Amino acid sequence: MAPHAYFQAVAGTCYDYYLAIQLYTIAQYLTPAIIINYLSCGIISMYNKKIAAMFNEIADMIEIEDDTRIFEVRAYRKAAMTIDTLQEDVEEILDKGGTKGLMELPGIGEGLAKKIEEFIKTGRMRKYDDMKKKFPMDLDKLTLIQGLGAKKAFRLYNELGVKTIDDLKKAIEAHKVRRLEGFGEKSEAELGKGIGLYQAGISRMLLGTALPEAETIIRKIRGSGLADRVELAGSSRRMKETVGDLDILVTSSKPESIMDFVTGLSEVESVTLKGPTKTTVRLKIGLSCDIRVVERKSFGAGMQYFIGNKDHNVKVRQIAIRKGYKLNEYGLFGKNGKIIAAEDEREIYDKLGMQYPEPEMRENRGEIELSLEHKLPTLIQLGDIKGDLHVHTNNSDGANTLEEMVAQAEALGYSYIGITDHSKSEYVARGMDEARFERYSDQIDRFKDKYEGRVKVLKSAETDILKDGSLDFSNKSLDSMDYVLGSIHTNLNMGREEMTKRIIRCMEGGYLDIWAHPTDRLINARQPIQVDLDRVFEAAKDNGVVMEVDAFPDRLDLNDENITRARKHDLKFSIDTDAHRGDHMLFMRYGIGTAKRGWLTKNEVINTMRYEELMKYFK
DNA sequence: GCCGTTTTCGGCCCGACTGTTTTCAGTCG
Repeated sequence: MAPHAYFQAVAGTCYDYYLAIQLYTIAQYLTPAIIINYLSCGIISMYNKKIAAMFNEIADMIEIEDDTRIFEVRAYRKAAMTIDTLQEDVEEILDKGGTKGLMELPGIGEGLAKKIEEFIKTGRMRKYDDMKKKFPMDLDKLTLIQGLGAKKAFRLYNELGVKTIDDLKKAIEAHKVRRLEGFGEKSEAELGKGIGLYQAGISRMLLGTALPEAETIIRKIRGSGLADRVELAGSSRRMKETVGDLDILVTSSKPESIMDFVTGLSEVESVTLKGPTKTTVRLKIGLSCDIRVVERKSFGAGMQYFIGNKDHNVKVRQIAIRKGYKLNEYGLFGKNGKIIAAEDEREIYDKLGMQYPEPEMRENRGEIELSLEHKLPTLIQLGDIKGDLHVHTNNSDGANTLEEMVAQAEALGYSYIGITDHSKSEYVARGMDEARFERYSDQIDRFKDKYEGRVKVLKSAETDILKDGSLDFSNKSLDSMDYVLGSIHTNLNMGREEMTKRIIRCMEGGYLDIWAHPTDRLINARQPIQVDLDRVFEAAKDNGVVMEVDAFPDRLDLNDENITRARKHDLKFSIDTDAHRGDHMLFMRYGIGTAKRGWLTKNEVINTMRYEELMKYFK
């Protein structure tokens, strides 16, 4: 797809109407070369992806060759997963710490570290090259097709000469696949469908799109009267920023009826598989949805199992084994098969000697170790939030009036709201110059009285951090604000060093209170800016600048990992929605979910303070 | 091939569904 077309497609599917207009506008003005540069800034070295793919292929090849080496296969797959999801560059790790540094990564031992080193230094990996001679087909791509694993892919190659997805397509069209032993008409049709899905593109859906859909389905199942309990599980329960599929757990004494009900829902496009305890459907919005039914007495074990994530569960099961127990989705069992705990999730953790970890923490990022020591932090909750400090009105690019936004804040039970319309550099968003800001400021002052004793209205602006690190308002205007919220909207593709200096200079200027959507990434659409976050976080600490967790579904910025990183610098946070419409203020839950994934506690978040405390804090 | 409250050797999470089979291998999460 041409870059222009790409940008317009992104704008066309963009969650936020106003952002879409901005993206579309940008796409009209820039040359393809600039856009490519823009989209590719901040991409992690290709080594990570390449090595992960090679390890996965080696795993496939061993699996085909020898069934008994299953643990070796798992070791390669685990290592591939580690490298694929790594936030750092393997090349950089190797540069800094050698193979010893690589071996600190989970699932990477001496053998695999040496293979990584060999590939980075020579561009080859002997083990991979040698094995590949026997299996010269696109295993990495073929196995991405739903229902096709390594062994079947090999048989297709061995018996039909299928090397690529294109070859497979032709074999299916010629009805050659159905004639193979162990395959049949149905398998052939399924593979055809699988290719279609693969080619439609596999990208993960925004939590903000997936979660409301899950909630609709859950509401319908609850309304059917067939279910006892219906709960969301999986990555959306863990509030992961994007989800690959939905998982819904149901307890019922009529599992078959539940499955019939679900497969007949209007949201369902097709049924992938259907059994009495597990059914998978493809939803019209382009997402797969798993429904699992367990008996009521297994509800807790079912939740523990289906919330995941996988790594977390593997570790918890290992703890169960060490204690002489067995844990599965039906319960925690003793040696004789006696139930130790099953109906209540907390009890399962308790019997394992663990403190209950909230779903958002279950990523095997150290929560298991802390849980065993009963030292888990008490995470922030949605109810702790007392106001939203990043909100737009129709004075810039928002859709609703000041009064409508304040009314929404009151409806949410907030005690304050911060109005942050754009500054003049954001001409696309109808940003304000000093004169307009003053007029608006007066308007807010007059309006304040009306809501006195109900919601406090704070005066601010989303002030552009300009190229040189200065803010887009005169000091006089900045002085008159209750606090200053600042963010970057232009010159996003600056080099890392220049960008780092730009932001630090702004922080040292003494006016910035909250750094909004710090990395400027847009999920599935735009890479984060190139910046040395640790240096910036240090400057933020020195100058008392608060980090925002922007709750807008395609931002979620800072994200969970960067929150964890910022916490190490002992920073404060503000969780805001960046609302451009009244109902956008409901996005707060995504910000809270992200904050919990970064292990934030109430004390670290400024908009949990009462109004008076907050004002004192800004002073 | 990795890893260590059971360990430098001997373990490594566990179960459901499908299609093509007459008891199970392959795939998936």
